[in-house]
Amino acid sequence: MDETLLITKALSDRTRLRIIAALSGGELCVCQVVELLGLAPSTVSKHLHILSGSGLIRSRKDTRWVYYRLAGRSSPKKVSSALRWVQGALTGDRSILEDSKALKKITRVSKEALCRAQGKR
Amino acid sequence: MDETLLITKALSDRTRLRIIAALSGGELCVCQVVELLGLAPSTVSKHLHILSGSGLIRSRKDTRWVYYRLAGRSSPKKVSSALRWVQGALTGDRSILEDSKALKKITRVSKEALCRAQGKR
DNA sequence: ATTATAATTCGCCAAATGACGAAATGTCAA
DNA sequence: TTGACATTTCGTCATTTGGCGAATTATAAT
Repeated sequence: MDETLLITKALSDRTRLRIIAALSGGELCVCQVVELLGLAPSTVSKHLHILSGSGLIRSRKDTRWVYYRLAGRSSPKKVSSALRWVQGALTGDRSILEDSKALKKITRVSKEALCRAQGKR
Repeated sequence: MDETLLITKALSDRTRLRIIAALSGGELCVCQVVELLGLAPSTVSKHLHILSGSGLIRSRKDTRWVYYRLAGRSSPKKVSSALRWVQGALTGDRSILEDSKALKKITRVSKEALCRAQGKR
């Protein structure tokens, strides 16, 4: 029950649903999520923490950046079925579509920014 | 998005998950749910209102009693898939099993109570 | 008609939640 | 080493949430 509740609570917030949908397109680093949502980094970090705690997403640290992705295989059945459901429920959603548009720009721009930063090596 | 959020918010509370699970065994009247949960009628009524608002449950009024049941066919896809997921996630749960035990006694007793009340006609 | 029962609505309170900025942590660049 | 950047943690605040009891509505029993 507690596990299930962690999942439903994690999904019971608009911002976190947007994050789930954004990660459906592949992993993102925190700064990209911050850019997409237009919220304070500390706020976004907390949301990601809640989602992580439910098992719905996982993180990976690459030097200075932390990347988050949806939980995949190797995640409990409860988690993967929840992800399947919520992804289905959000597909075609108006604001989610806008987010994915915005995300395209962000990943493009951020990549350039990363290249700029890394090109100096 | 708002519809989905109504559903996830409705599912993000322990008491409401218990109600969903209880209704999996068939419709119940409010007083039976009150008996099961051990909460004030006003509290239970509010929970049922929230669940109704999400579309996950429906109500039917029979004279003095109001019966609630899980939404079935004729409910939006988003709703039925959510119900399927949450029911799956809760099957086998420890506290839910205790609830269904308690519910057996309650439906038995309540039926007798109803018979008593109605037998006097 | 009056009383009793089932359920809901309303107003209140304590606890949880989501937002922020400031401060702390860890990593890279100069 | 010093400074900059990405992220997290902490403290604070306003809002939401879940609980209750009292009052209300609707229906049935006396």
